[in-house]
Amino acid sequence: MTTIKDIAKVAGVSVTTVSRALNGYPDVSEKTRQKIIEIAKQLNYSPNTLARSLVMNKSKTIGLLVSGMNHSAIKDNFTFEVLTGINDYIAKTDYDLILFSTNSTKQREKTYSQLCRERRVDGVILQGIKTDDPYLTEVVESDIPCVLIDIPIQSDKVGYVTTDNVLGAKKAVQHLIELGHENIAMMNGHDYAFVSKQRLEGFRQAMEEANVAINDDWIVNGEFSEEVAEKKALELFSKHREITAIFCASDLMALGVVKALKQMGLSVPDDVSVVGYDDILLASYVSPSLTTIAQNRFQMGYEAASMLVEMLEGKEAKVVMLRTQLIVRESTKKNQLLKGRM
Amino acid sequence: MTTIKDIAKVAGVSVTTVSRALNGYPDVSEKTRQKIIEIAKQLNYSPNTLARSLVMNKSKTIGLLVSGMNHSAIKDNFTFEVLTGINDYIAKTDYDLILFSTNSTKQREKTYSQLCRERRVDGVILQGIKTDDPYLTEVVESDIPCVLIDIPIQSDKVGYVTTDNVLGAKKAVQHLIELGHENIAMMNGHDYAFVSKQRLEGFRQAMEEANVAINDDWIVNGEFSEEVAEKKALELFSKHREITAIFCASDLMALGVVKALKQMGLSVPDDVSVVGYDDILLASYVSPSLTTIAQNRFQMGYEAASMLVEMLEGKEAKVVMLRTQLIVRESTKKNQLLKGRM
DNA sequence: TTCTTCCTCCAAAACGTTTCGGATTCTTTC
DNA sequence: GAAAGAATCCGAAACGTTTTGGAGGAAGAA
Repeated sequence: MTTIKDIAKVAGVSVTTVSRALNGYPDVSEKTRQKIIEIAKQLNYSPNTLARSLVMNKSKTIGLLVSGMNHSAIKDNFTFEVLTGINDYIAKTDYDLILFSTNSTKQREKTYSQLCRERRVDGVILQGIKTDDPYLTEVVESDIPCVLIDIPIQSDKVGYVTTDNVLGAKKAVQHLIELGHENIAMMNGHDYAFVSKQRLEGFRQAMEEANVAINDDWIVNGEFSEEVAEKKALELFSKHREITAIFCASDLMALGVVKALKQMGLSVPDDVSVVGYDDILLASYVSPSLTTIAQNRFQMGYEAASMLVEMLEGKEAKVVMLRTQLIVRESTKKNQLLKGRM
Repeated sequence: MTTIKDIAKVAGVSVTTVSRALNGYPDVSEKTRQKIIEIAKQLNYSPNTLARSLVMNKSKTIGLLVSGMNHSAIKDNFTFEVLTGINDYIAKTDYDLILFSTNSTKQREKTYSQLCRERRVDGVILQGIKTDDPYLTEVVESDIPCVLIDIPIQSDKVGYVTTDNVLGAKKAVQHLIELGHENIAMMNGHDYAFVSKQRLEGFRQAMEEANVAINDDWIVNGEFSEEVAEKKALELFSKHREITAIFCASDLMALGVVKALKQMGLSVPDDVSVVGYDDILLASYVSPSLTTIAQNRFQMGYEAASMLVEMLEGKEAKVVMLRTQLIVRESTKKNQLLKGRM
């Protein structure tokens, strides 16, 4: 493997000159620069990033700490879409991505900052970690530039990108209310996700502003899982047949809810309206297709990468909040009971 | 950032001893080892991988060169599932993954081996590149350990993992033949994919062994794209209404074909049977659900990672061929014309 | 002519590790 | 008590870069 020394030797100059020639410094004559470049090509030279990073104290790599890259994430490929967005931006820069594979066991062994410092990443993007994750506190404490996805924590060195979950949920619930529903339930995720809290808040706001009573028994947690949501929905609807609409904090859970309702012989949307969140691919393919809140996950990744790179170039950490969009499909409908009453 | 020197200073020993203590060499007394470990903890030391890699001449990173991580890959998330498998295995080792973001422009700028040598990766996994990609020739020429996914090239340092595409396609077509179909078309991918060639070969074998005539006009390329396949299917079926079954080299194209048939007022499976390949998530959700050949993409990634790590530990490059499985759903049916004839 | 300035170039230090070859001390053996 | 051997430790080189501070010479200014 040819080094800068080899080039220096055959060019008859010092390694300093080679380095400076190759890096475009002005204090080397054009003649020798051309000679050096020529020789470098001939010797098939490529610089050793490790050595460079070591001395420059920056590695031109950004770490990607995702949790939720597992077998079960295929239906809801949030992670992948975000990753695609990140990759898309990074491809235009001279950074490379390093993927920290954090299964749960490894996570316990090495701390967040250990991971980052060992590999000397210049910055990190975090996605999919829960609010009780020990990494989270480390992130703010450590001084490594970092951008979070869907986690509203900000400091000097950490920014985040998210969507307006409160407004998104509000739009979903308002849609139900406009359809004449009054007995509205909510299938939330779990308490360890910021988005859950925010979507619950949006739910409350929409209900209160429309003067619709909130029944706390009708708010249950589906753990963002299709199966759990299905089970919980079975319980919920067998106890409370009066519910005519349900807002789910994810499409995946909405799928589970629809399954449960079908099992009980209830029709979606004739008996119960269901609205999801995410607009996953399946949402438009299942039957009935899902009314849902769309968020552009690709863009989230793209913005996150963009922000991080900007931060590495000296700009300040900031907050990016993306728009969501209500997409009305087949799973929601005018309240049938209401029609009867009128 | 604390270094080995800092530890040496407070422990009152040399850096050599610190290094050897931390790395478990036997020529340091248990007493000083404990002392050093204790101090390292207190100083919150984490080793600098860059420095280590530089001197040891291996980086404990493996490169991931995927093409096809783009916006349009979301339906058919082959790449993501493979990636998940790779990540799953890698998480159990002390390697990290570095994702080479190769959009087409960057690809032209830097050669394959340049990418690898700059980052000093120990090995590479390649996925999703076409047969005419310049990287491919470089791979075999370079002496970097490498495993390919779905590309049957082997040498001293390069192995591959794939599925038995010939057999898979054969099973699909045999299924159609068993259903009584004789006028069978094929929607292939494109000429720059190995799997296309192999699946075509499987198609031919099945037809020949069953003594069913092959009509070369009925074999068209859909570029692995839903839209292109739709267009091509429209052309094909408007010219040749006698076709009663079609084998598609991917589920995505099968979706396009089904769309085209619906547009033409033809029923799947009553008028035309369609079988796909891949068993993507959508296959079981669309209506009619797709009969298809399932391949375990997660396992492909897992096996690839496993093979590469083994190679890095001295074992030989090898070939892994995984099984496929015919999954019969709603898009295939007994040939109706045949029924009439009987 | 001499002094200053600019253009090229270079030696050496630094980054944080690992490892080779030896040096010291301690224990054992005769 | 001395020689031998084992157990511990260490100095220095090496990995491939970048960068600092200056050296040498040529050109311009006085």
